[in-house]
Amino acid sequence: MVTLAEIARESGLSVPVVSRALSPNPHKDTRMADATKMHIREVAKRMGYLPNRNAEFLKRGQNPVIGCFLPPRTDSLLAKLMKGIAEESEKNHFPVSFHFDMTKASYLEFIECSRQYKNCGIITYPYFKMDPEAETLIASYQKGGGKIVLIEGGCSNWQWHDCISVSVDNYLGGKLAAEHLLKKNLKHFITCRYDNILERTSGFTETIQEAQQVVTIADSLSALIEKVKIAKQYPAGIFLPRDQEAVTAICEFQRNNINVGKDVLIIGYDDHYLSQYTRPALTTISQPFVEVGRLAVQKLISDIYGSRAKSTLVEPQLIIRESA
Amino acid sequence: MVTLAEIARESGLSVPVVSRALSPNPHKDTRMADATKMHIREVAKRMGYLPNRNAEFLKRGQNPVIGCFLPPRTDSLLAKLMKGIAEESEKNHFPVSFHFDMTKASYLEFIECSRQYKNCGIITYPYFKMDPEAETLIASYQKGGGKIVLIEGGCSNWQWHDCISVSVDNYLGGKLAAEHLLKKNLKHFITCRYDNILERTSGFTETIQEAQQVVTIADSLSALIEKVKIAKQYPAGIFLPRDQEAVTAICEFQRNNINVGKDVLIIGYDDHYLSQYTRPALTTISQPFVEVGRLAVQKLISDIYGSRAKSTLVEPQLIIRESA
DNA sequence: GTGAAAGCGCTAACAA
DNA sequence: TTGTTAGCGCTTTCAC
Repeated sequence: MVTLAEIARESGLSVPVVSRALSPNPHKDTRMADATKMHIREVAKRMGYLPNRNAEFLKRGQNPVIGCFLPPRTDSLLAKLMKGIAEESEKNHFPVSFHFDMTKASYLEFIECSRQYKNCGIITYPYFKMDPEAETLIASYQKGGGKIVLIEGGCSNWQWHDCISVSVDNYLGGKLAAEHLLKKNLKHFITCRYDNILERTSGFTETIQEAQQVVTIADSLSALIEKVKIAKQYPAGIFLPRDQEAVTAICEFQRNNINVGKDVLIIGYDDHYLSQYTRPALTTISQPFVEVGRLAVQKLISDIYGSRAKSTLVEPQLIIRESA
Repeated sequence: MVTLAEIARESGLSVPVVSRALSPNPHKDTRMADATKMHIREVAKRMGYLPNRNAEFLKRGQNPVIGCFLPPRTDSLLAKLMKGIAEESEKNHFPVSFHFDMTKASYLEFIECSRQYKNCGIITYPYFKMDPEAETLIASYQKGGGKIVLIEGGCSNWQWHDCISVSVDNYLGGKLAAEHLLKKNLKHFITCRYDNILERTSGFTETIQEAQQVVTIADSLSALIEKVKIAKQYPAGIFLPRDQEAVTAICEFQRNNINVGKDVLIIGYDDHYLSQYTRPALTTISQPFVEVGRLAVQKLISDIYGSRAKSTLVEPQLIIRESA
């Protein structure tokens, strides 16, 4: 392993100078000759220098570890998010530490643990926003120098502890579904509402209504299927704001000899792994969670090295397959 | 953060003694009074001591990071594996670094990178087993003190570089599917073969044959469906060694008015997230990848601290739902 | 059975 | 603009 000392020897300078020339920390405003800096960087590159985050953060009194608190699911969404986070951290030579849960107790434990270990930053959903215990702990973590980036599936115009956030625009997701169905000259629009993801439904219904069309909102999948069967207004456009219900719907309609892709057009949400394998294959809204993970890490690392990044709202994407 | 120095002060002993009392490294055969050891451990626990892997490995000239090389998928299987690895590492205060790819170039880069950084251990699929470049690099990584645990979906009776491995018994998976279907008094057994997962098919067909029944093997899903429709030997038992084809099959049969769960019984493999949402819900074989990940980390850490663990063959599990 | 001293690679504070 | 010194928390000699 190439160390600063070796580079110093090779370039005929001292270790601290080399350190300053290679550090990503912009706070180091100690001036130095540009020529020297260039020279050192060149030598470092030639020798294949890789920074030892360990030693860097040992000195700082911190841990070069990015802690992540994620929902305890094991599906494509989580896989994408972890992949984004892991790849980007890897690229920047930061190891990661993942926790999976959703309970308050484990959330508090996570923050407390990150604080004790002096992990340099954390990525988390903004769970327990109003909880006083959580609030106190978060504040204390930040006071100890810890940085935070939030990931969420909501809107972006709010603030929590002055945190940077990366969100997916779920309202837009619903809107994209509506716009796609509106092109199809349909007789009937219907969707379903589920708590926690109401924005997707709003994006859909409001867009349909803006186009002067009527949209029905069901309270459950079975109610929706019943309504469609009774109305018999084909072709009908159906937006199910989660793939799981969309897959169930495809199966149920086909069992009832209703032609999915012709009598009823179905759009799901999330682009889970198996959604492409139904017949007809499911048209769905994909949340770019790999990118969300990447962005979260990038922003966190910027913040750790002292240059604060802006919050971002990421756009979901319509994946057109056969069901609509 | 509680340090060894603080514990030393509190317990009236020196730092090195405390270090020896708390280190997980069994190589430290320096004797010490049992009473002292107990006392130190108690004090450490009371003060909430957490080891600083950073400092520990800085001294060792290594990195306290577990590198993982995983296939670049974003599905439930990978989510489960990452979850298992991440949780177990977290529990042992080891950060992780994930790489995702399947190409030889990136595999070599991963090993080389792990070697340069002196990452204390890696978890990987045994890609490029016969490749001379890969072989050399792996050997060199091991020579530098790096430990390896392999994860694979195969049998366990082979060795590579004397590595510890954690595998899922895919033959057993096929066998479980067969045993379940054999109880159903069926007229016809049929399955499909895909490269890379031939063991699942073997487990199935051999078990059916041992029961003196005839089993048909198709070369593709469409061929299988065609054969079932032509044979018309209902009820038929179908084993699709991947959920994706099983889901497609459920849809296709229902479109053709063949009753899944009655005329044809279908068993899939992998228990992807959406498999529970088809109608009828898919009966499938679940690979316990969370456990695989956990075991891999446990064995790796044992090895890092000098006590070598045995290879394990993990058993998959039949998840009975409605399709069979 | 225990402690003193040195050093892992790096950076911050200060001196030159 | 560059170099010197000290120290982060831990482990490893080696002395007692």
